[in-house]
Amino acid sequence: MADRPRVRFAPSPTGYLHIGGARTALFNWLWARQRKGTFILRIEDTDLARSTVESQQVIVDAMKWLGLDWDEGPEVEGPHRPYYQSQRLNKYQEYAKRLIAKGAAYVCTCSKAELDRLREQAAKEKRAFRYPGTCRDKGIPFGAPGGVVRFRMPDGGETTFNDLVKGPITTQHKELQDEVILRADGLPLYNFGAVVDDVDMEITLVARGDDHVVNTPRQILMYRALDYPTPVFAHLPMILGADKQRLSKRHGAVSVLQYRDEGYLPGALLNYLARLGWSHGDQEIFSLEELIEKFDWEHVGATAGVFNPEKLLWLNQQWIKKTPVPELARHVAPLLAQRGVQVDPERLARVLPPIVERAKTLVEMADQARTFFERGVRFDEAAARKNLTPETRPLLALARELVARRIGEGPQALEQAFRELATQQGLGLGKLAQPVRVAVTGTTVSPPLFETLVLLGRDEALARIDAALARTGG
RNA sequence: GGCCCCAUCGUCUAGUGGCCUAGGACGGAGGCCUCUCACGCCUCAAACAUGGGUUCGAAUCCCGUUGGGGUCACCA
Repeated sequence: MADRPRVRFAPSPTGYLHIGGARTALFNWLWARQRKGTFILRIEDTDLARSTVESQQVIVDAMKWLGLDWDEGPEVEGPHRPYYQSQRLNKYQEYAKRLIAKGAAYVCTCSKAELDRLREQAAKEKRAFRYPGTCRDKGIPFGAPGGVVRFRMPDGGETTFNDLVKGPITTQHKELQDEVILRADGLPLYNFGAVVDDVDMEITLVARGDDHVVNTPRQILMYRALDYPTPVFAHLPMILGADKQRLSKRHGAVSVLQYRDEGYLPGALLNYLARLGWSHGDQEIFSLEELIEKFDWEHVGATAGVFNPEKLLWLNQQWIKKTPVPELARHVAPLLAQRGVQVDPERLARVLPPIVERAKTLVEMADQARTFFERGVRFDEAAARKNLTPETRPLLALARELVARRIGEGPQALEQAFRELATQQGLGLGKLAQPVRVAVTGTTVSPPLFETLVLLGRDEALARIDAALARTGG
C-alpha cells in the first residue's frame, strides 16, 4: 500500500449528506490523516437531471460541520480543479478517445428502441440481457450522430481483487457486458467517470459503499486499459434501519445536518459512525485524535449494521460531559438565539456546569439554560398544583427568608441552611426543597436547587418565590 | 431469477483452533447513591442461524442448507 495514500469521497449531489455517506467520508478521511495522505472531495454530478447546486452546498456544509476537511476539492486550490465532474467533460472524452484508439472501446450506434426490444425479449425468455456486441467491430468513428462509447469487456477469463474488508472477490468476465461509458450527449457514465477521475487524481485507495462491489471488476478492467495501477479497494457494508432495511428517511433522521440541528456534537456523531462497523477492542469512546491514530481496515467488519439512535444519544451525552464548557457554550448560544434568547457565550458558560451533567443534547442544554436569562417562570400546571399549595405555603415562606438572608454565601452554605431548616421542621430536605424547586424553575425536574438559586441571583430567585407564593392561595 | 456479498445477546461488537461455563457497550430489569432529574456504581436477563465434515480440540477452517443484503440502465 502506498505510504501516502490519496483517497477520495465522491458524493452525488442529489440530496443531503446522509449518515452512510458521512461514514464513508469519515473512513477515507481517517485513513488519509493517519497516513499523512491526501483526502479529496469530488462532486459526481454527471446526472444532470438529479444533481442540484443546493445539494452541493448542503454536502459541503455538512462536511465542514463534521470537521472532515479536504485537501483538494471545492473551495480549495488543487492540481485537478475543477472537482465537479460536470466541469470535466473534456477529460472523459479525451480518455474515451484514447481507449477507442487502443481498441479497448468502440462507438456504438444501436438505437435505444432496438436495445429495449432486445431487453424485453431477454426478459420474456427469462435470461439476463447482455449487449450482443453488434457494433463491436464496425469501427464507427467517434462523434458519429447518436453514437455512444462502449467499453470492450474481455470475452473469457476472470478478474480478482482483494477487498480490504471482504477479502478476495472474483468475477467471471462472461458476467460482464460491453457497457456504455460515454453517452451520446458526451456525459460519462458512473463507472467511467469515476475511473477517469481516479486515474487523473492518482487515487491509490477507494473506500466506498459495498453496493459498488459489482462495479469494481469493470472498473479494474478500465484502470488497466488506461495503464493505471489498480487502486486498493475497501467496500463498506450498508447501514440499515431498525427493520434491517437500507437506512432511509422513514427510519428518522438520516441527514447529517439534521443531527446538528437536533443538538449533536459532530465528534459524537463521528465517534458513533466509526464504531458502527469498526472496532478497537472494547473501547467505545474515541476522541478524533484517537480515531485517526487507531483506525485500521483489519477491524472494519463485513456485516451490515443497524443504526442505533439510542446509542448515538448516549455517546453524545458522553461527549458533552467531556467537552470544555466554553466550547459547549459556543455551540449552545446559537440554539438559544434561535429561541429568542440572546446571550453571549461567556455569560452562558457560567450557568452551564450544572446543566452539562444532565443533558443528552445541546438542544436540551439550551432549553435548560434559558431560564437563567429570562424573567419569571412558566409553571408546569401539574407540578404547581401538587407543590404550590396552602400546605406548602409556610414552608415556602420560610425558604424565602433563608434565601433572602443567605444566598450570598454560595450553594453549599445555602444547602446547609436548608438542611437545618428541614430538620427543625421535622422534614427531610426533599420535602422542603421540592416546593422551592417548583417555585424557582416551574417544574419538578431541574439541576441542583442551590446552585440554581445562586445562578439565578438574589433578586430573580426571590421574585420567583414570591410569584409562587402568590399561587399557593391561602 | 443470474451473479456477488454477509451470518456471535434486541442492537453495535470482542473473538483470527485450545485463554470462551463466549467478553464489552447501548437498550431492558432490579438495587445503591440522592434535594428532583441525571451522572456514577453494583447485580441480573440476553447470542455463536442450521446440518455435515476437518481436527485430540471449533464461535473460529471447509461444504451444503436456510435466512438477509447488494446488483443486473445512455442513474450513481
